[in-house]
Parts: sequence; C-alpha cells; structure tokens
Amino acid sequence: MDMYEKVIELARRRGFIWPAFELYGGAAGFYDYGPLGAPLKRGIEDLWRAFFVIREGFCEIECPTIGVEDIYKASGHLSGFSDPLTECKECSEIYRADHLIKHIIEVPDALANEEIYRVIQENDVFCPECGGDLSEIYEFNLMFKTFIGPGGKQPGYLRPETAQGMFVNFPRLLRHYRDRLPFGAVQIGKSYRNEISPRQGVIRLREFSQAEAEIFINPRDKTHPRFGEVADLVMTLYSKGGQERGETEEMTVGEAVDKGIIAHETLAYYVARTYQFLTEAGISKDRLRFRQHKDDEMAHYAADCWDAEVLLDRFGWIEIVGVADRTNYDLRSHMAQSQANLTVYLPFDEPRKEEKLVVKPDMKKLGPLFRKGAKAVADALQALPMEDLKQDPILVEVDGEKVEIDPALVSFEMVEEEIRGEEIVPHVIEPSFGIDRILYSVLEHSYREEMVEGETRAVLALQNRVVPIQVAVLPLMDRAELVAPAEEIARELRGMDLRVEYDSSGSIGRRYRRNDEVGTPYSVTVDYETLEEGTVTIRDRDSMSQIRVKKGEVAEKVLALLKGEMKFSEAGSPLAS
RNA sequence: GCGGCUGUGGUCCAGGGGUUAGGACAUGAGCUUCCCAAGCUUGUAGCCCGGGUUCGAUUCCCGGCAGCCGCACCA
Repeated sequence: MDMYEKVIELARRRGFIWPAFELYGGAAGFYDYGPLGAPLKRGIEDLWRAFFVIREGFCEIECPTIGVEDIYKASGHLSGFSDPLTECKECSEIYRADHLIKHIIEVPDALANEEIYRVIQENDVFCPECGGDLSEIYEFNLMFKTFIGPGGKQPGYLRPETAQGMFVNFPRLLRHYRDRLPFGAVQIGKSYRNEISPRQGVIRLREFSQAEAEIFINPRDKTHPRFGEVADLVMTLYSKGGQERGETEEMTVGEAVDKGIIAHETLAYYVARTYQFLTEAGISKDRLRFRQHKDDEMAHYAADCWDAEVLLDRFGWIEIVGVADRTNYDLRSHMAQSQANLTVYLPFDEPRKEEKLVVKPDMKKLGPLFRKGAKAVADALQALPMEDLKQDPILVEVDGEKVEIDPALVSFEMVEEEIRGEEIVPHVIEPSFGIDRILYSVLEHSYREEMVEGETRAVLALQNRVVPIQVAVLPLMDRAELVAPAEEIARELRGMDLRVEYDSSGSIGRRYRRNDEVGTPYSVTVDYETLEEGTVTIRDRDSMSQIRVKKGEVAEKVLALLKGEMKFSEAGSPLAS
C-alpha cells in the first residue's frame, strides 16, 4: 500500500472524503466531504481568509457559479478552453485535430472545425497510429453548459474559475475602495470543468473549490509596502534557470527579487504569503517548492508566474497554487467585450504641463457651406498638424476628395494644458489556490505511522488551526460515576464553541488510537482520581504524554493549548506513567 | 475517449453454477477500578448496476458504472 492508498482509505473510512453519488454507482471527478472532511476544508478556508482577507485588507465577494456567455467570450474560455477532437474510424484513437495539421497550417487555432476537416481531407491526413480515416471534427469544451430560463435561448456556463467574478465587478469594487489602487478582492467557491478523464482522486475534479485573489495594482509601481515583512523568508525556488540546470535553490525572498529571479516585489510578496499559508495549514516545508513557469508554458500576456508544488508520494510534484502577474489582460478583454471603462484615474505626483494644438473650425460658416459633409471636414481639419493649417488655402482630404478651405473659417492656437494624471488599466496579481488539492496534501503530509509497543500507530498530525475534532473527552470506563463528570466537561468545552468528540466505548487505548488517526490534538480523560482529587488528564496526540490538571481549569487550558498560547508541558503536572 | 487489470459486510481479503457466502480487523450492546487498538459475552452488516445464457448466476457471457495502470487530454 502506498501513501496515497493509505491516506485515501483512511479518509474514506473515517469520513473525510467520500466518492459522491456512491449509492447510484458514483461519477468520476466528484467527491463529498464527510463529517470530518467538511470541517477540515472549512478550517483551511478560514486560515486562507485570515491570510488573504483579514491581514491584507482585501474584501471577499461571492458571485454566481453560472455565468452568461459574454463573460467567457471575454475570458477566452469559450474558444480557448475547448479542443477540436477527431477520432480514427478504424482504431478509435482520439486526436487533437488542430495538432494533426500543425505542419500544414501555421495557426490552426484560427480555423473553424469544418475548415480543419477540409484541410485534413485535402492533405491526406490519416490516423497516425493505424492510417485509418478520421472522423469529422467535434468540439469538446471543458465548460459545463446549461441554459438560463426556458426556451434554450440564453446559454449559461458553470464557471471554470472564480476569478472572472472579480474582474466583471471591477467598477463596483473600485468604487468600494474609493477609486484608489492597490486593492484586492477574493472569492472562495466552487468551479467546474468537465475534464475528459478525471483521475488521481481529489487531485483532478470536475467540481472543485478554489480560493482566488485578484489584486489590482498600479502597473508603474510593483513594489510592495510590506515587503520587508517577508524579505528574509527562505523558500525553495525552482526557477526557469534552475529547471534548465535541474536544480532547486534555497533563497530568501529578498534575494530572489534582487537577483531578478522573481519579477518584482509584489509578486514575491504573495509567493511568500502563499508559502506561509501552506506551511501553517500543514504542508510539509521539505515537500514544498515554488516552480516558475517557463516562457513557453506561461500565458502570452503573463509577466511572471510561480506555482506552489507539493511532493506527493504517488503523483510526484503537483501544482496546488499559482501566483501570476497577469498584467492588464483580463481587464482589457472585458473592456473590449463589454465596452465598459475599466480604468483607474491615477494622478501624477506633479501635474505636467503640455503644449497642445487646439483647432476650432467655424461651424457657423462651415455648416451652410458643406451641409452634410461639414462634420467630416471639421474632423479632418482638427486632425491636421500646425504646418498644414498655416497654408492658404488649407487642403484637407474628405472621403478621398481634396477640399480647399479658406483659412478664415478655422482658428487654431497652441494652448498650455495642465495634466494632473492619466487613465490606466491596472495590472492584476492573481494567487489562485486549489483547495481540494491542498486538503489532500495536508492529509498526506500530516500522516505518519510509528511503532508503539509492537503495534503500528497511525497519526494525522494536523495543525490545531484546521483540525476537525479539537478535543476528545473520554471517561476511562463506561461507568456512571465516570460518565457523569465527563459529560459535564464535554458540555463545558462545547460551550466554548469547540468541536468535541465524546466517546465512552471500548478500552481507553482504542479510543486514543481512533482519535490519533483523525488528528484530534488533545484528549481529556476522566478517571477515578477525578472523583478523589478533582483532576483530569490531558493527553497530547503527538507525544502521547499526559498531564494532570484541575477539572475546573481544563476548559481554559485546552483552549490555550489549541491556540498555541501555552506549552503542553507547562499546562499541568506530568502524569506518572 | 481507447486498451489492460480489478469490483464480495465499514475496511482488507478468501470462496464458489445449487440449501444458510467464510475469515480478520473495525463497529453496536453488555461485563470488567482497565491509561495507549487487551479480554469475555452477544449483536449488526456484504456478492457494483442492468441485460443474457441456465431449472437455478454472486460465480459464465455482454453492456454500463466505478477504481488502478498505460495512451490521449490537462485555461
């Protein structure tokens, strides 16, 4: 059994991750989060919120998971996210149709499917495997399509990423932030991709959760005011150059920016925050690296892009986060599609003075003279440079005809104008997190087995911050005199909003093991000394050691331990074993 | 989507054209002053789905679904 099998088996058995629709045979690429998985996922998302909403001052929004067609025309998902496929009629092999004619047509992407098929037929392209005839082209789009309202008139698509919600709300977000850069907006939610062949469990899903931030910044200033907070952080980087040499480098974030390895401070800042988030969530530092996209794998508009990759036992290095400088591509696309103005007015530090030629055609006279053509003449006059306006007569060309204009009909002068700022389209830094992949990676990186008295002990060493069961309350035996105080303690802990597991079944050792396996960090045990001395024990998951504390103090101590405000060894007196 | 392998209680596995499908672990109830998967008593729970062959199918055949591996695909 490899690690993946062990972890997935545990996750299924103990209620973290279940195949969806199992009752009806299931469907590939869909999973349920069970009673422990759902709180674990929420814990990871809440930690993400702490990092990317609270501490950065970004806002969280929530948009529909179904989008109208224009959004995905603009984003490129409608055209770029679908592949033209063709199938061999003999051996049923499937090919990307455009790939088959690459050597004939330079830009096959530009062709319609019928045209690709014609090129295939005219150039005698056959199945590369068996030489058989190829079928007509059919489109496979990775977006789930649906229809909005009755009649099938308005198509809708399940969103393939949450990012577009932030882009299409840009004008309102800008106003929310009172017309100033930089600002950020985030969204945590489901996205959908109709993958051809989802494999690898929760790594490749058809419905998955993303946490994405879109940070809108001034393209002229990509420094970051809080860069100093992360400059000394050491990370494992796998840069473009490093990939060519086949080696990773340990480096501080500051050094990476100084050497030009990471494009600029702002990108590096969020790479660093990503590192902190992942390690606090429970990703192992020595199985985490940041890999830079090579030029040919990066989208053409992107300036720089770094993926956080984790090392998984079965799958090798897997991408779990992408942090990209997408420049102004997305906003420009939506400007073109929607005709809306998605710019920000940026004042200059100092107003600039500029000389400007102002041309004023005398419309009172030009109007009667040229009637319908007057506007075209005036436009042509206004486009002329100074020298041409000084001629007598002034020559302009309107609709291919040369027209002579009396200089008396037009006045012009140089005006000194003060320019206080300019309209710009912000650049976007996009950290994009795959929550499901992170959750699985946290499980695998937290899982360990150790030998205890000849038995294998399985432990999920989850971080307190994300753990689904925070504390177990266990009477030493299922007897009334122990059960009563144990139930009382469980009630008290629940009263503090802790997620408590109360368990009185079987032997105490078995219950410790069960809780170890799902990561419960602390177990409170009620024994006969509780009745005699008024104390209980707290057991630490990782060390298996126990301390004894007063019953009345156990709740506050457990809370302090969970928050990391108290060391375990200092929370009570050690239990003689 | 193609090919190969696989599908039996919650988990892991055994089995087999014919009465009641077997084990281990897990799990419920009970006993036990018992702190690391102990013990005893006693329960619950299964042949992936559909069709075919057959007197009879969990077993054989076909299809579907799911899992694993390979190919293809992967903004």
